[in-house]
Amino acid sequence: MYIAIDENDRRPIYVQVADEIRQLIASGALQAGTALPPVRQLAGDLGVNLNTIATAYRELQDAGLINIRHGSGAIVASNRSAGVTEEDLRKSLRNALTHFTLAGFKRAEIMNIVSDELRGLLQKKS
Amino acid sequence: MYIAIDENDRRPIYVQVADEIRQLIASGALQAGTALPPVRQLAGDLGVNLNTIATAYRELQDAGLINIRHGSGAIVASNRSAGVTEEDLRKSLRNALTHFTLAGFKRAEIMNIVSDELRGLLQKKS
Amino acid sequence: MYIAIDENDRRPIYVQVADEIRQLIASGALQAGTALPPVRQLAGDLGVNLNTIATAYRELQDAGLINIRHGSGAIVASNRSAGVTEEDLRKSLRNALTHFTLAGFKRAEIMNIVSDELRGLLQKKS
Amino acid sequence: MYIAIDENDRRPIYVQVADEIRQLIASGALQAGTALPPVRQLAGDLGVNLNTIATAYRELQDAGLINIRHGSGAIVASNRSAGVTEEDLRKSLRNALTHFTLAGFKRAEIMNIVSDELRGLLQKKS
DNA sequence: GTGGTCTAGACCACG
DNA sequence: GTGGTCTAGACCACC
Repeated sequence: MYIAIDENDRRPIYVQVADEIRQLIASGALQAGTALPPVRQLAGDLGVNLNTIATAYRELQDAGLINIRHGSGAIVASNRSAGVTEEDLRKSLRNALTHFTLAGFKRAEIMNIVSDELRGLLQKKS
Repeated sequence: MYIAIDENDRRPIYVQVADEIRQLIASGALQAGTALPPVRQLAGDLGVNLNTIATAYRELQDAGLINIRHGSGAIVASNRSAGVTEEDLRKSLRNALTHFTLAGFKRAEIMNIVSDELRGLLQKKS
Repeated sequence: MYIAIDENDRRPIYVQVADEIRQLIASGALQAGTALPPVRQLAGDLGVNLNTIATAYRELQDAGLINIRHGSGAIVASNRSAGVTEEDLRKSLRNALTHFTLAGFKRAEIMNIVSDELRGLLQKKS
Repeated sequence: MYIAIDENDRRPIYVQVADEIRQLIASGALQAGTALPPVRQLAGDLGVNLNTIATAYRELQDAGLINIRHGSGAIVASNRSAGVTEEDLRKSLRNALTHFTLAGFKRAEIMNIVSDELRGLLQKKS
């Protein structure tokens, strides 16, 4: 499982890690039932502290995306929907799109990019 | 200029303010050359600390969206492209899209929502 | 003896197992003198580690609810009061009730639910 | 604000702290808008590490019970209902009640105790 | 072996 | 002033 930490990214490392794993799950690269790497191993691979990864895993567990069992590791949970509203989702989308329009991208270009990204996210999903 | 601060939004206030102004500029509601309200006035209107608005304005200036002149306030800059790469833009887009797919939205639904949001952002522009 | 393990339950498995058996005893479904299934059998039935069941049984024995005899299995003990104080009992009750009140349940609704649950626990007893 | 840590309690300290504050909010002892003590102050008062309290506060924020603002402390949020199901709530209630029945309490006694605890939780609530 | 919690202390970000 | 994050390392609990 390849995860990249961007030290120029303003988000905390544990958020970056959680988001990347979230994407791997969304894309189907990590199927339900798959075991995540042990906290200590992933921490070692990424060169960060054990607690940083533990925090990321806890966030994913709180979101219902993985199940962590003491002594037996973390496993990708079966599908379930969280309690986020569509407006919450739209808010972050709107923000991302705003930056594209400010950078001068045209409507059609943006739609193409969205389509492209969605293909990346959904292609492996059942 | 109407700006709303959402206290349940976990982003820092200065980011919320900067993002909202960014959207106003992107949508064309704030044209190049328009003066932004003085820091003190906006801070008073929103009931937040003066430094919070100052930080938001500084971020917008760093992004090249506004020009701050000592003694004469902040003015919306003419169009120019900032130093962000397309990959930076895609990263935040990808994150937003990930949450949609995890929430169970279908590809077509997401495309519709994106199109809808883009309409909101671009309708007043050009 | 039917015991269900909920993998989305964040309590350790051995606690889940012990709690379920506790409820079976409380409800009278398991009478004093009844033999519990052998550790190996129950572990096999539930698909969990042998130590997990052993720990659950040990906890029940420590609570005085069952007697474990080397070589002859575990037997439901006769009634006796354990060394827990009423304040200990009230603490977990208070916690459960707190969540109900925060979820907006009215006093009467909560009393009905408690009554309902007690009926379930006590109907087979005595 | 008085909070007691019980070192014989098997729950982690940060959970104990979060649960106690949850009860203070549920009971109305902490009204919406009230500021919680600063992380460092509460940590000092209780003799625990700063991070332990920060974790408790974060848990409460994730549950929507408080709003934490960087630089300006934590404030009890206005009422809102979380996304927990009634079955989740009943599970912890059932557990607490089971222990009462095992300790030999009669149905009527338990109902009285529940009523008593509810009075403590609800008396100050609007 | 696994993950969980806590500490002490550093350094950063927000208002 | 406030809270947030991260580290290094200890010790515990679970399987």
